[in-house]
Amino acid sequence: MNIYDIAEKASVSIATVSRVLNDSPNVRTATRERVLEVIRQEGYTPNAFARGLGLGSMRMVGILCTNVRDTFYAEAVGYVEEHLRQNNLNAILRCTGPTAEDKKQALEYMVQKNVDAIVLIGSTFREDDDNSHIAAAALQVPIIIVNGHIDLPGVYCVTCDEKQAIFDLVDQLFRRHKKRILFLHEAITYSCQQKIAGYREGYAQYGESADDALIVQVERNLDAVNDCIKRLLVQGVSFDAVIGAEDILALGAQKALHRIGLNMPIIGFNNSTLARCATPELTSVDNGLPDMCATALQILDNLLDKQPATPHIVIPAHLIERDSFRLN
Amino acid sequence: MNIYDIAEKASVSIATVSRVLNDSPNVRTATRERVLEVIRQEGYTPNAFARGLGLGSMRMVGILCTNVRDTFYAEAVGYVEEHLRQNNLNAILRCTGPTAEDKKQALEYMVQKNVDAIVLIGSTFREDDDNSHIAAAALQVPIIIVNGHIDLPGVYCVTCDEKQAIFDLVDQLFRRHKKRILFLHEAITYSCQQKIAGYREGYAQYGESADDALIVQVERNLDAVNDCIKRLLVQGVSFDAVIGAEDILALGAQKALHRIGLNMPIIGFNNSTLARCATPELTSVDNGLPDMCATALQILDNLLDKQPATPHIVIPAHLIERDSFRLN
DNA sequence: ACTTATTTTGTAAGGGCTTACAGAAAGGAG
DNA sequence: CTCCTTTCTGTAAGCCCTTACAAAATAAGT
Repeated sequence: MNIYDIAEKASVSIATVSRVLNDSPNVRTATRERVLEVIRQEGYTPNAFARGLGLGSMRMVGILCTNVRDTFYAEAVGYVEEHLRQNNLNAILRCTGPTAEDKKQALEYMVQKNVDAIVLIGSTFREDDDNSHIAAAALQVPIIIVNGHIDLPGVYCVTCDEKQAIFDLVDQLFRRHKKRILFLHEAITYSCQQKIAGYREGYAQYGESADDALIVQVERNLDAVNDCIKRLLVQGVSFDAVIGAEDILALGAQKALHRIGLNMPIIGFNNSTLARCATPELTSVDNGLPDMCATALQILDNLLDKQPATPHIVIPAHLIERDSFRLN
Repeated sequence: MNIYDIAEKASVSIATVSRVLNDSPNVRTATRERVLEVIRQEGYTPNAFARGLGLGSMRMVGILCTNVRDTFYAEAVGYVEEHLRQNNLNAILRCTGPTAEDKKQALEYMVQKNVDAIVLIGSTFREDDDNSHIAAAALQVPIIIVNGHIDLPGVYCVTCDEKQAIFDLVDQLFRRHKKRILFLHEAITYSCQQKIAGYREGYAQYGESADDALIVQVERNLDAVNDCIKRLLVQGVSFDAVIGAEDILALGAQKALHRIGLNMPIIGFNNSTLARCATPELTSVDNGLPDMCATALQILDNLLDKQPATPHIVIPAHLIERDSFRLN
């Protein structure tokens, strides 16, 4: 069943059927109704590929993220997918794994699939990496990065002010005379660079310099964090507060310290479901993910309409205080 | 840049270029090399839509789920996406919302997009619903349901034995003289029907019939569960154990009861990250999601190869005992 | 060397849709 | 009842690729 069949049954030409299909105003109402009726009767659906070929677009947007299983990404993917759905766009999902090489392949892949745009969630790219392939991809298709930043034409970024957030946090802790703040993070991403910068500046503000031994990289799972905390204590690295670059890290620390019997302020990042699920509930920096996504999607809409868009927008972050902070 | 350009530059016909592109064996090695060289030099990529049109497939598989933001779905989507990626298939993601109508639309949409197959995660369909649209969709495209069941030709299902799992659980609780087991669930899905059936059978086994007042529907968030538990206690509904149809419900109950100062065995379902993140760690029924997904994806592969597949496979579930069970 | 079998290549016909352009119908003005 | 606009419809030429079939080139057999 194709457009010719419909045209014949409705006694019109295929051009008219096509016009009806594409909501062209140049069709007499009576004709349109007749065609629509035939379409309905026959249960006809235009072939998506042929349509894509003719129009040069299948209304697809690629969503790239490191790992959907992670709540943070899942949440973001959820927002993006929802928006796309409401705007009659298809979401092509592709997880990339952590390495830049993975991301590069994923980008190329998406470009080849003729997507209309690419939304990259939580870029692991760093400013100083070799980003030439991204530049190449961005030439073909607009790229929007949520919670990551690369300064390239055709790449639009929305980040939250992680640096400021951590800076403020360090400040608050200093006022409470907590000066040895353990900072746990998973990997060196743009996001993480920002956080560490904020951490260091927080110390610098008080004329002190951060102790590198307190900036610790650890895998994002409870057991790894537990081992890490124990190891640090055995090694005699002392600290009187913990910031986790992500909630799961903070939660792991909270559990580990609780087991040992130590109490101190613990703060996570992302304000994910986990934060509220923890006992005691975890204080966490809210990165305004809904805002970031909404902003990114606004940019997406603009770009799809061939309108200009701001290359980099920064969303404020704010601390959500809960028991893990108040009580210690 | 299209296949004609490449053909010309390589001094061959477009048919030959196409053959090279499609790894046809009927190309002399020398010719193939020459063509590949030109392709490389020109950075040519075949147009995905034209290819789709010609081949009748763009190697796309639709993933339908209620809500990716939910860990359970996110996890499943992660498995499916990973497999698709490794098999050079595109994942088109679409969340559907909870209602059957939503799912119906999503299915139609996917079919229209000419996907090669549809993977449905956690079907909210029930056996007794009107499933005619699914039947229609399944006629066009194979449908694989992970953790849900509909008995229709063209629909392949993988479920875990939730009924048995809950039955066993009730049995264990009875042996511990816990006979008033609160069962919290979110919605009436196939999965939930099974669980409730297991619950009732567990009681029946001891010649008792379950108290309907103990089977309570509640929204899947901590606050809702908290309110629910409080309300039940105020209403004088007594219970001495809690089963949550999903971990978040069990966790909510655990927190609520903890706040009130009550202790009792609490068991969740799905054995999600949440279970281990809870304090005390939550006992949970592991639904073997990795197994379910692996099985479903095996079926998918078969179907894509036009091979036959088993219409319904059941994976065993097993209890993961943690503190929330042991200590009470 | 010559015929036959086999491999390699090319030609051309789709696949189903969009859309520029031309032509027909309808509406308005005189 | 013409003539000119304006609106609607149809024809035909793409969009870019795949593939059946025919033709050419090569290999094998005697």
